[in-house]
Amino acid sequence: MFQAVADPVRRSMIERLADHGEATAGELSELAAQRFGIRQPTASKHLKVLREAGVVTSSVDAQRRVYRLEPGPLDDLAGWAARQTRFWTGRLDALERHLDAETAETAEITDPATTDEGTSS
Amino acid sequence: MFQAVADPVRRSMIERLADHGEATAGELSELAAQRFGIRQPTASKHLKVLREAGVVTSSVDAQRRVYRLEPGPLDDLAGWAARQTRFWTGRLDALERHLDAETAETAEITDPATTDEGTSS
DNA sequence: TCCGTACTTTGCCACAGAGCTATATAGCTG
DNA sequence: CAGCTATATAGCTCTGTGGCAAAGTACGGA
Repeated sequence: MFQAVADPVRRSMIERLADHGEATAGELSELAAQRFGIRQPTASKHLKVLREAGVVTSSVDAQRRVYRLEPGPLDDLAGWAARQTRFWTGRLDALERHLDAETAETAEITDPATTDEGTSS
Repeated sequence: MFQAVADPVRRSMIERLADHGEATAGELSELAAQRFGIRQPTASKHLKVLREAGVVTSSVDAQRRVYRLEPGPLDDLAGWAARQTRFWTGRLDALERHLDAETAETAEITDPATTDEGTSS
């Protein structure tokens, strides 16, 4: 998943699918061609990566492959990223309030080693 | 940013910083050693990547480098990922409501704009 | 002043993966 | 059936990056 999203070509494809709901392999390939100058087989390979990561699903329509975004993995990604900062900003927020109410004069290093002060509302 | 988060070692470091608020290079290095069996210079390289991506900042405390998470980039990542699915689920949600009631009485975000996909190819 | 500690930097190797061309597969269409 | 369209796969090259050991830098303490 993280790997799937690491490439700008694939992100561009994801964004396109997010905007248009769905697109054929050809449309996505042409988009990639315009924006990144890559050839069709390369685009196809990127689609394979997205498929195997579960970010997109494809259905067959005659010779066409219609791709569609799968929200699960992207929501997981969003959740993970948000979680990393929520802990932190929660702490900082609590700390800031604490500093504001008590004293606005402490070092920038808050000594997390000995005491756990996370439960302060 | 996306690159910074693409590596499991680096994600592990981020998670550690998210939990503990901050950590020295040595602590992060040892964590990576335990979990991934990598050596200290390799861990240092990963920290460099995180630093240059703006995901972490470091301050000097004698010989120690204290690392701390920078919420901005991670929030951006979370925002991007969430945005990709919000379009989509919004559309799907609207469609579901439409199928459910068909009267289209809910005039909130239930505006599918113009018929976007009639003239495909 | 010299040593040990804590990291970073450097130089190297190996492998993953992104790009290409050429080819295969599948399904319409004439 | 031939041939065109749409997409995937195969096979190859080349760059990027993760890994290591060894050397460099910076600082505190005996």
